[in-house]
Amino acid sequence: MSEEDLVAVNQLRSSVMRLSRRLKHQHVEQSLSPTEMSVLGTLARCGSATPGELARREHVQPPSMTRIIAMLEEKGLVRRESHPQDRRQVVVSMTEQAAEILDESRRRRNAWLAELASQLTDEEWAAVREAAPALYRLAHL
Amino acid sequence: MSEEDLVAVNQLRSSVMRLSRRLKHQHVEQSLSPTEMSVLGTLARCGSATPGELARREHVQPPSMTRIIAMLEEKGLVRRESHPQDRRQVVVSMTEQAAEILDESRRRRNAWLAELASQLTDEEWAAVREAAPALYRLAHL
DNA sequence: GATTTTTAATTAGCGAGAGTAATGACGTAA
DNA sequence: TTACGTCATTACTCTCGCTAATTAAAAATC
Repeated sequence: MSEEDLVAVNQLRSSVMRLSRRLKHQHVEQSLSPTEMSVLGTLARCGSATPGELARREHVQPPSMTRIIAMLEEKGLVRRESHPQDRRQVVVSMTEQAAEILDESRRRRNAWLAELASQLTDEEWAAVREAAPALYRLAHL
Repeated sequence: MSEEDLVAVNQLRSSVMRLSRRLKHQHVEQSLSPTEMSVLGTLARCGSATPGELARREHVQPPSMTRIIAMLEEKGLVRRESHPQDRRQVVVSMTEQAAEILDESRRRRNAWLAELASQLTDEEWAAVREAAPALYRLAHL
């Protein structure tokens, strides 16, 4: 890693932290906490999951996840079912209503970011657009 | 904005949100809450600020900010002084100790991100490095 | 097969950190 | 001087995370 690589890393970290803070304030669903939204996002990605899996992915303890799931179920946003092979486990999946909320949230945040990006020069935006797939992969490593 | 622009925006948003979550788990100072760290970061950027300004920037209510500042002062990380022209106000600035904590946090997160980025191909990393200044500007618009 | 250990989810209780309502001090305008 | 707005703070409440403990089920061991 060269010196200019390190500069780029620093700029990237700073940009990521700052942009995410600003994106977070583009509110959509006021009745859902950030963690609830995040859980729905995780469920959207992997279809269904057990409370333990969700707790690990969201970096919370299992009892906290139990409560979050209960709240989401109460709001009609997730379903809980027994695991087909293991009666200790529960399988959580999200409802169509939750999918709609996620779509709307995504749409709004994308619109905000697109508006922000329109203030870049053509060259700047071209570089960002060129790097987007690599950034996507970086985030999913 | 073309269709492929919108795809890039979506990838960028997703990457930013995901990377920031992961960066947040590279803990440094366990005795400081995320908001406390963020307040120190804000003070680092603008030198000093009133509680009201800090509350607005951090998107919390003034009483919450009063408490956060009190805790930071107790930990020796900020100083509170009367405003020179307005006796209603307080001016908050950070100590040298806080600056050291911020530096260490930044260093650790940069190291983590650099390690992650080393898993990209040369082409991918080149694109990200090329886009870093534009991303930085985007984040500060 | 019986027993022990491990795994998974849940309940109960606690505390940190956010919000709201109210208050007091200060500054400015009338 | 009075009225109003600004600023920070105090007091109280609530949300949402954690830990400790419990129960049920599955897996491992004897």
